[in-house]
Amino acid sequence: MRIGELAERTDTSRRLLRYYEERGLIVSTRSANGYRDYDAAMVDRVLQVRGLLDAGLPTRIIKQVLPCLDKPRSIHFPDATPEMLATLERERDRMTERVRCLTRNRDAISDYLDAVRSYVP
Amino acid sequence: MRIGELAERTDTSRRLLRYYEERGLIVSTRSANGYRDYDAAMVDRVLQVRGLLDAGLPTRIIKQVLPCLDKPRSIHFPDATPEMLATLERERDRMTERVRCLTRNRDAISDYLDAVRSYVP
DNA sequence: TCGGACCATCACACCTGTGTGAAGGTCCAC
DNA sequence: GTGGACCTTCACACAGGTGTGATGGTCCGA
Repeated sequence: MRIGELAERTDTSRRLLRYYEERGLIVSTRSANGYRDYDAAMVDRVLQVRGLLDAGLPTRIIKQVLPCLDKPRSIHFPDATPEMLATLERERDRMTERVRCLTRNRDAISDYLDAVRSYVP
Repeated sequence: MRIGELAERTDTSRRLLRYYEERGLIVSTRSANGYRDYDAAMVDRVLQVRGLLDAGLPTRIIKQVLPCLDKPRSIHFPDATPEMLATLERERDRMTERVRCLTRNRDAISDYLDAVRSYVP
């Protein structure tokens, strides 16, 4: 598919898709005319990237993390340098911390909403 | 305590503490000489703000959300405008989504790390 | 009373993720 | 073959969170 369709299917601007590519988060082949051509699986990939971005990870980290999240994992074992593993561990811990903080505050908001709704009955 | 101590105790630059204040996320009283003076409880507050920031919420939203997270909640019930409640619900849902995405990807990273570690035994 | 550590405000600058628009090529339907 | 819809690259712009440095005041110990 071309960039327009991918943009529509992922609710992402063309501009951003090009930006993600420039950052190495997604790849594309080129048609004879120079147009980008995407695999159907790219939809999920873009969604995943956007999720991670929205979750607060910078593109720099996402780029490092993505290969480990791909399906046939064993292929990537040889790529694992010690620094990379350290980065992953650090990032995993930060993510855990984020989840904790996020959950705690979301629950507080939730409780607040519940309390407000059951107020003045 | 003064800004330097708070900065040290929260591992946050003085610059940022002033920025958070400018954004209305934290408050300070002033000593006679103009120095900012903080309550001991401010340490937790700053940590909470940083957590939310790191979790991806912009200061604008954090400012709205914080009052609901304070202890004597009942005080804030009258403040709850419908728009504010809507904002909170939206934000709560976004946080839930973030938690899901973050957890999913963190688990994937975790699995990857486990797999790598038990490789070539 | 001097030096240094702390504080204040203000301004400029950076990075990152985005938007927007210009200038131009490709393709297809009329 | 012309118009419109799509694509390309490039560049400037912006907002938000942050760093840094200038300039100057306050306080305290040697």
